[in-house]
Amino acid sequence: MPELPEVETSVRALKPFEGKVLENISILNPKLRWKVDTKKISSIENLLIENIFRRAKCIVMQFKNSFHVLHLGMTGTLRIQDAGNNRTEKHDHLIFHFHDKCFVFNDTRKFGYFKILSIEEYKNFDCKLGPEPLSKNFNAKYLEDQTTKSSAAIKNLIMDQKVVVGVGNIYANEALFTAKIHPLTKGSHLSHDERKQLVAAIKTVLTKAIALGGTTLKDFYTPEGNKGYFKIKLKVYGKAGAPCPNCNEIISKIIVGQRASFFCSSCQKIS
DNA sequence: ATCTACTCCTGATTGC
DNA sequence: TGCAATCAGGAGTAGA
Repeated sequence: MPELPEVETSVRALKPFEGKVLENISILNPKLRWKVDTKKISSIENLLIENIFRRAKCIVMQFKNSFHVLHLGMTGTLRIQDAGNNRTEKHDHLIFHFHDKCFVFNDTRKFGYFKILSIEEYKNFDCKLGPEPLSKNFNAKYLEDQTTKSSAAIKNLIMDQKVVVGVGNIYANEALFTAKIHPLTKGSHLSHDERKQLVAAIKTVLTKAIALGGTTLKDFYTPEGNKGYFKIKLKVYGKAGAPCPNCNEIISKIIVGQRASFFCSSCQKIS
């Protein structure tokens, strides 16, 4: 399931398309999380991609007067093909055509979306999102401002894209384990040290996952068709009943904010 | 204002 | 064996 590292991996694979001309986009199925604007998309013709980058969990293509925003949802993947290759697969929804290549957006569960935004609309979209976790704007002081008065569980807070972007369920679990913080700890109950450790843990976990090409559970492959290798490094996610890698206590599973949460009841005490 | 619960979707897995 | 119920979860939204 694409979280920040998976999206980052996808963006890196798309970098060769920078400076190329997007000739047009085929719509195989407009019914994604939000119905794609077929009229707007069909009006596109030969636009030069100036920049491709990641913002939160979105792949953003920047053009002279617009931004294309693609969210992979939970099961979205991209597949790069030669232009002459007309092969399609089940759940292919959009095809971005270039002179000699194309890339295909495939999303089984249709939780992803694709939007074309004006510069103004993009600014508005961007400013509603929290800071990038790997930027220096995401630090202990910032996290303190965001959590010190909150009664919500810290796990819900770090998964809130207004607080910090890109941290989904897998990495939230891993980061809390690394920082030795119980997922149900209220934001206001965190100590100064815990906030510091949590910020550091989020950065470390995400950086390592990016280096390994993301996490492949069932769904994620890079656009070149490779698996992400972070899964073998997961310490608690999906490991209920297994021994804690630190202390051998059995890993517990609870539901926090409707999401499966894994932790070690010995290493991660509520404070 | 803040927080929680529900909702969309499909396929794999589990249960009877 | 086969069909049905359950689970997975990003993030918008409705409701508390």
